Amino acid sequence: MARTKAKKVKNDKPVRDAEATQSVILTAAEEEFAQHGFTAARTEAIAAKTGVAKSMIYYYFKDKEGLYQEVLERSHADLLRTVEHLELEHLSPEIALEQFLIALLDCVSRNPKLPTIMIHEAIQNQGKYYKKSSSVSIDSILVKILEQGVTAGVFRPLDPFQSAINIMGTCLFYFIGAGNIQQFPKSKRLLSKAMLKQHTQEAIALVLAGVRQS
Amino acid sequence: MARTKAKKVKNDKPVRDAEATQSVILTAAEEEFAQHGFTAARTEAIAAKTGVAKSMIYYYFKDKEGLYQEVLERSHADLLRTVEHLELEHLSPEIALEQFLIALLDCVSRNPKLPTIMIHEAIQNQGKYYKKSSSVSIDSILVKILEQGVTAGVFRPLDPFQSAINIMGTCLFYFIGAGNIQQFPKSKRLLSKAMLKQHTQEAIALVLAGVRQS
DNA sequence: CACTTAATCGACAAACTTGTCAGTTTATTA
DNA sequence: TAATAAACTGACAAGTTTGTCGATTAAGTG
Repeated sequence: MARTKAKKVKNDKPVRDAEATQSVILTAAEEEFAQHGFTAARTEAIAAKTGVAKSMIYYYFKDKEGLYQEVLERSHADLLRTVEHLELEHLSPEIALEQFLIALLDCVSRNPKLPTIMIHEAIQNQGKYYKKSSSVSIDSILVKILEQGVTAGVFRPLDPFQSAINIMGTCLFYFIGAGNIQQFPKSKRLLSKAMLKQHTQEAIALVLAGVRQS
Repeated sequence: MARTKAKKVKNDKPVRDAEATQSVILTAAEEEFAQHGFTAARTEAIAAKTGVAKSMIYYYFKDKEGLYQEVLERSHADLLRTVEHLELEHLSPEIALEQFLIALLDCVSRNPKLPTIMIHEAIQNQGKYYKKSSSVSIDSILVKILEQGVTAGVFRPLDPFQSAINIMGTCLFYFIGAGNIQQFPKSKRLLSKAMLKQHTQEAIALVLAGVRQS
């Protein structure tokens, strides 16, 4: 345990490096916060994972809360950027939905801890750390796609708001359970490349079939 | 805040009543553990919600952990019993799936905190408090139904294991987000009778359409 | 009604967590 | 190479949280 910090090196030796230290702290914190949420996370545990002194957390991030916010922002940035840059207006609802799902699942597959972090934040803190931006806009996009599909008659007459939540659940629940369901026989490495790819396909197929007008 | 305990009364006055006290503690604990998970839950906060002294928790449940296990058991009991008593063998996969979903959604609609409790337990403790019984068997039943449907050709050629997780997500994610998504305009009382009924319908429709061979 | 048992309370000890600080080590640069 | 600034550490103060205990009050019973 207690991986040693992978500092930048000049020649061959590890040296002091502020950025590298911040980075290892953030990585460790992401893990800790994902597993425990803000309150139950322990700064000591985070420090232990990094190999640097606990006081470094306070040196670079002021507080546990400062660190937490940094983790939230960092882990959401990719997803937010990706989803917002999608150009879906000119696409048919069905293709738009598929593109949205591909983007969403790609993001979370690259950062599987994200859903857990989001869930903890949502449950524990009612998302108070999220500015209006964040996950709200993600859901809104999905709602819009569904509305258009229903109006166009290519989707079943579903409720866009409820269905958006359920679709997010279809895509994200996998990641939340992934850590824990080791009781399952088959659950060897739910987060392996192959399994993630399969999950992406399965989730997309389930959703597309689920909304389509038959 | 700090609801006073609703003890049994003989005539009209509240009296000392062990069962009633245990019951209010369990109810308060369920709420606290649902929102915070085991570690971040505060025994003091639980006591405050009940109106009885904090020491009552230790008197009746030994520990915070004892209380937690009691809460886990109590909140799972209903779901486990219900799902296990389903007689699905003689039904077609499609009807069996529908019955399963109805039962599942009915249970969690009656106890909306259950999914959150499960999730916390899963993420934080890797489900170590669950004996083999519990949620595993629930998933297994769903997997079995899916396998039969695929074999019979009435369901798409989906992966039963992955799909089972995704279907659970479709049904349960709603409850996890329910508390938090008050940022949403429409989210007035996601847990109202009407909304719960609608969620049940929407989720079932989405899943059935999603798995059906078209 | 006196007496025993069970329920309840509030104060407090012990353990744990966060956050601080004075001082030490490493890198840089004049 | 000496001086300065930045990275870093370990010990510790302050604040929380769990869990205990003796004292107190209510209910049941002969």
